[in-house]
Amino acid sequence: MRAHLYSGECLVQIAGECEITYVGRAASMAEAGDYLVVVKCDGSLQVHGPRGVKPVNWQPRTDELALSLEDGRALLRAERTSPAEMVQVAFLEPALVQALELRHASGFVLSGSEAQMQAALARNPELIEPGLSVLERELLVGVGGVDLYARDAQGRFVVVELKRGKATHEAVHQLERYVTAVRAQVAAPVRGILAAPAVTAPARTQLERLGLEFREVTALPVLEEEPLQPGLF
Amino acid sequence: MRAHLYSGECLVQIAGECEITYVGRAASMAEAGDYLVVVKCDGSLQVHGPRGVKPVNWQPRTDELALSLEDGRALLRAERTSPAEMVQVAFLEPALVQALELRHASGFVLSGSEAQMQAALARNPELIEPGLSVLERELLVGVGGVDLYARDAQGRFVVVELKRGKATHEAVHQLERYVTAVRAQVAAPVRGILAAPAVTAPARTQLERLGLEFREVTALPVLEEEPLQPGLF
DNA sequence: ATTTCTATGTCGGGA
DNA sequence: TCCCGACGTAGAAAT
Repeated sequence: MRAHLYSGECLVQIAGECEITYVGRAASMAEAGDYLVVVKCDGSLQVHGPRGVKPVNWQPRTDELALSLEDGRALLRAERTSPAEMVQVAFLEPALVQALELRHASGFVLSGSEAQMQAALARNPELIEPGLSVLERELLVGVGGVDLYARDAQGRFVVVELKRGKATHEAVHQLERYVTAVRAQVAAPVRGILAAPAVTAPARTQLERLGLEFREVTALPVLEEEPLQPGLF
Repeated sequence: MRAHLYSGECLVQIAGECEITYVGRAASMAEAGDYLVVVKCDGSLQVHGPRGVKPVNWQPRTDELALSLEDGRALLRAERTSPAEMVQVAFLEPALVQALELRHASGFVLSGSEAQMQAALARNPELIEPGLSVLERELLVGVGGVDLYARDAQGRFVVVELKRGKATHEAVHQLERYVTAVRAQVAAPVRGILAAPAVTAPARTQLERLGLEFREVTALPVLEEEPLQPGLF
């Protein structure tokens, strides 16, 4: 088991009764209970309780992983520096210990991400508005980047902020920041457009108050074959 | 196995070669590879690859969980409505199938949360600034709530935004929103203080630009007994 | 059900 | 390394 833990080739699982302690960015203590502990070959550790996707305790990256015996109980300790954090699992009554080899983990494709949406709209800006032509993607302005920087049919500059899900007031704030930054640099009218499949009511109100615009763009979370024409997802 | 899946009393694991499809807020496809699939008794599902804490695919809540046979391959399908999402796992070569009973998952205590920090600072506001007295916690102002609403030694109103970790420009924005909202309601000077253990450089710049303040407050994520002296974590 | 906020968020990319 | 922003964020609390 120890060999498997350190080999870097296996996923190791231990299930059973344990106590878990965490100290780091916060601190936590789980009293004795049944948990499933998973240590992956990259050293990441997660301790799962009976409910939910989120582990009870975890360690995304370990700089040091140590398995020891103390008072006849197995102690698993996963530490990392930066931030300094430690998760320790004390096994009171391990019910199951096993190692799995997850050999080939192959191609994973996600479609419908904001990056893809951005690429698609950069190629088809008329989906946002007829006559729009894109000047820049990810234009750096102060802190953060403008998703799309464009010019409309009347030659006015347009800042487009993109959201793949329902846009909230945070998105409006982001758009406003960028529009302000751009206006400070160019002495010409600058429009701001929030492009998303939907927008929350407060966000819409705020948009109107700020003189910004909303355009509904429908993200297409569809798994398509590789298109003949390169591009388009 | 099917019985365990539907019994609602076990955590079911299946490891082996599979293909995973997800369609919902986005869409994804994982080619055949080795994965560990975990279905908890609350219906949550997660598919783990060889690396990282985060699953490759997941479903936090399932309204419908179906196990079927198709072309001689087992198909596990987890669906939920609102948002409409579906994860489907096709098992090509299951290497391991097992059910675990995670009986008692007992007391879990986390310390160092923002809520605790807020409670501690509400009891000891002088940790933020001498002469400060707290008027309200979680004061509702428009949308969202002011962490601490206080009055300083000179009688000025103070809006305090709290962060348990390093404060970013988002925290500054939040503070700014609240200060603006409060200023719109009271016709008196209103100060804004961002209280956190640290602040990023851009956030500090932005604070100064907006005439807001930063106070270092050190969170102590230590598991302690209930202190005799009330207050101070 | 919708909106907002916290989180030990995690993760990846860029300066 | 720090900083920033996206994420199918998840999950909880309040409306």
